[in-house]
Amino acid sequence: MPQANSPTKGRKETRIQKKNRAAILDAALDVFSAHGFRGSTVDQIAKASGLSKPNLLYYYPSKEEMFTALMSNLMDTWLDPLREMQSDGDPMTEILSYVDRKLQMSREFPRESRLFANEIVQGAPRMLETLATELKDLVEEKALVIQGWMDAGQLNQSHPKHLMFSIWALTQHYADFDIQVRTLMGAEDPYDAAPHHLETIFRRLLQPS
Amino acid sequence: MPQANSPTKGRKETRIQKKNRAAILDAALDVFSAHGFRGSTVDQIAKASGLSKPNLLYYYPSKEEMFTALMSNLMDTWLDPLREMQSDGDPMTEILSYVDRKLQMSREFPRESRLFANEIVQGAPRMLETLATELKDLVEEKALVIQGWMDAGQLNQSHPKHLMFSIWALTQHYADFDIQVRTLMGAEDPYDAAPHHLETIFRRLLQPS
DNA sequence: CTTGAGTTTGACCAGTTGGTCAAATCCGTG
DNA sequence: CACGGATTTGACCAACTGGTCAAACTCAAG
Repeated sequence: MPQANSPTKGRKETRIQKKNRAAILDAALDVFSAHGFRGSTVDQIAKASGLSKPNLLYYYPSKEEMFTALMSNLMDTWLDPLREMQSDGDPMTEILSYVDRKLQMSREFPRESRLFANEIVQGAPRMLETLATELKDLVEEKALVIQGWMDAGQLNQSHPKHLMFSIWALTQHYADFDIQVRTLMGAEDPYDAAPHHLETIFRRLLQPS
Repeated sequence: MPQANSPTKGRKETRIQKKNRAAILDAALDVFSAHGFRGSTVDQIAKASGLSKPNLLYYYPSKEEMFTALMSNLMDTWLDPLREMQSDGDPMTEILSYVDRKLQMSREFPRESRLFANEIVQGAPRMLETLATELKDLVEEKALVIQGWMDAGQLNQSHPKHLMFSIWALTQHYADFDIQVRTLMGAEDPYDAAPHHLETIFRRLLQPS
């Protein structure tokens, strides 16, 4: 009984493998982001992807592996906006652009945002390693950049890491708490005013006085 | 077979009922906040409360009812800080005090914060009604108060609802994303700098220019 | 068209889970 | 201390869940 190679060690991916793996991960994103890892069943993902349960397990040998494959696939994309923040740009522009990109991601990829939120709220049992290495390295690097801007007087003094937390909190809130935001705003689209609101917050916070 | 009365319609609660119900809800808070509704088992709650599973179900007839009892018990406490915001106080003081109280709640009641976060991230399947009535009424009321302050020139113009979202996002982030925040901050206690950081953000945002 | 690797699935299994129930035990009150 | 309601639990059940497996089917290359 041949087994579909895992995407990492696989030599050549067939047309069918490519299509099915994509369908599975998209369905898994739907289901995991809506119910969390424990709250999701392989059957739900099977139904959502249009494949049978044993067929899912032919491509990914366990529910756990579906989840981790999904997570590591997404992690890079998720951190891209922060990576794009360049130390040689204009500080205020760099920060505000980062905020804007991050808000765009909440709007365009709310499932991804909720997937991470679910995982982290529950203590990140399957992601702690990544947080402590990949994310931490990136954060330390960018915190130094921001600190440099502040020391040079190009931005108001503030705590770089808390600044980053604030950017994440404010932007991701619109994706993670979408149902609450929309319930409270009624017909008005949250994203009409959010970009201007967030820009104002960070411009006022960081504008040197 | 007598059945313990539900707390709402129960005439007199015995000493034992009082103690056990409290133990159950505290254990349920531990478990539900850490794993979400679907990810928690009645057995886990039983173990955490020191009671047997059938005994739990003697006090609360289903897992669902444990959850909703817990939720409605907590909802009032959770909204208290916002209720305390008085229209006849000094606007800046009222807002900053609200931010401070909300941050304190994240510090003192992280389980409660994560319980709500879990529920809302997953679309609030068991709480949408409460959001749409109790919370919405309160938010509409306070949005008017804030709008009044802004129209009177006592605060900078801003979007009152987005302002409230920002307060929630920034304060609850420290409880809901605790594991991430602590992983990235290392030995430094997040709550050392958070109060000052948040005060600065909102003071700069709202200070009339 | 053959062929063999790649793909798909129905049937199945063992462990878990929410919930039930009758019997046993506890406990405040008359 | 006797009694009846309150409390507790071991044993049990049906549904669900993650995962297995052998057999059947598909498909591209020769």
